[in-house]
Amino acid sequence: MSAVSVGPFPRPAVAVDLVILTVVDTDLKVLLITRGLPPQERSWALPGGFVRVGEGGTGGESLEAAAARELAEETGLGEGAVFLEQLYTYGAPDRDPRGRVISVAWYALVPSDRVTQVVAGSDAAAARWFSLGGGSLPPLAFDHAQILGDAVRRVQGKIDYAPVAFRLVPEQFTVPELRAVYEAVKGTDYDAANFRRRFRRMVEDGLIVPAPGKRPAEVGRPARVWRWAEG
Amino acid sequence: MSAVSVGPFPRPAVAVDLVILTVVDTDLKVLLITRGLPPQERSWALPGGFVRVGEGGTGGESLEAAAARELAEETGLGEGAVFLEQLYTYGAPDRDPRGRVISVAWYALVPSDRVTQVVAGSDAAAARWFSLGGGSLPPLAFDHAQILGDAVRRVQGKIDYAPVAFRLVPEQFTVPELRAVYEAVKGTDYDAANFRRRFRRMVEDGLIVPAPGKRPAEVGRPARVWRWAEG
DNA sequence: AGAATAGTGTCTATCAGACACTATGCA
DNA sequence: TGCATAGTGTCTGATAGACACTATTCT
Repeated sequence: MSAVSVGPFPRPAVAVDLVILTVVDTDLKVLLITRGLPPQERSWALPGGFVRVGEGGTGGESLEAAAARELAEETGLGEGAVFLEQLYTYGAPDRDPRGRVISVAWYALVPSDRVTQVVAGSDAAAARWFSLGGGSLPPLAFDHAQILGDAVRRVQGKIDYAPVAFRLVPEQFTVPELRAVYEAVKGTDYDAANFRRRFRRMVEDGLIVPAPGKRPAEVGRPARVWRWAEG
Repeated sequence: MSAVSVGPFPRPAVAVDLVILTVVDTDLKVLLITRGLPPQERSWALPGGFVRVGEGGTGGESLEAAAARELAEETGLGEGAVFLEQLYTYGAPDRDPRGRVISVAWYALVPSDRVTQVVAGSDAAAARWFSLGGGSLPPLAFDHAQILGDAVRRVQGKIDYAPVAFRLVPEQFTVPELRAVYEAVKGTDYDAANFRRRFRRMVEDGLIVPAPGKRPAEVGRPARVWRWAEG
């Protein structure tokens, strides 16, 4: 009775799609998979899947749990290891040729030192990191190009006022590494001296603390190592 | 066949809920309705309704169309008359006792001079504007208190960098009226002189143009009238 | 010593907060 | 003339951009 009381109207399918981002060297990258099934078989797409709902239309997993589950299946990265935040919900009636599919999109930020273990743990037929910018992205299935663009704009905006850059570097990082993340995300160069000043204020505010050791450089003077102070 | 190919899995119901905000005098207000049906009959709630999906699980209205439709039904305000933007999607498995209901929440900003026509056009049994702050809000149904809080925080953040304040004042407005909107939204006072300086820069950038006439004040010196330059 | 990168100091323009001040309309 | 509100000018401290400079490591 309880499930029936929301009415006998037709219901859409509800999916989650993931924009999984990282920065390697000076490049912002996104993890894409090749679809193994129709429709749009063999075209590149964002990883995702349907939200699990209990029999009778009650219970099941939360949206965040569905996103975290897909993320773990796709990357092998466990809960809490990466930043995961809801982006936007896409529901145009014709966005999926199979019928009415509403997609709750999420974006994830993967630290650069975990990128190597990601593709290995993937259970997709094929998963690959693609650089954004430079026009090297393949055509994407459904409305995934739109979703990807929205995710990138969200991170670009958020990096200026929220501590998201730290989710893209290893736990221990140097100032030039952090600056490279900003430059990759925003697509512009930052003056090294001015960036350091902003960074120094974060140190003074206790947001960042020194970590032991220095980073041996391939060439030039080694950099000091730092660590984000919060959990 | 096409609708079936997304699988025979149980599907959630999908709804839209609306946080309809306005500023009257110095108060930020939200439009709430009393639920005419169980569950939580007679408790106050955000206006909302289910997204219409075609028979066979294809087609139907977009999420934005569903939100705009509910807004029009609830307030009598036509398309494009008010600012409407997606907020967040709520999907905890137990958020609705009737079963699995995923809600795509939107928020709307109603200009203060349209507030009077709003309640008249409502088709709800009872609809009322409630002031936020001052603790005068009634308990809300489901997770609507959470949604309302998220909406207010979104507007508070967005007013600093996006032209949303102009969606809360009449087409023609004075600087003190605009300042009152900022103060109501942010919950803090603004120095009148410094606010004017920010405002003057927007005039210099062509974002705001003078409108004819002055606003006759009840008391004191009348204020000049301005108009937002865009669409 | 020289090359390469890490890190510092400083000048300047811009902007926000604080606040003293002037202008206008009305009783 | 006095009151209430609209609107201006200016001082100060914080911050971002530009850029010249010093420091450390390796070959």
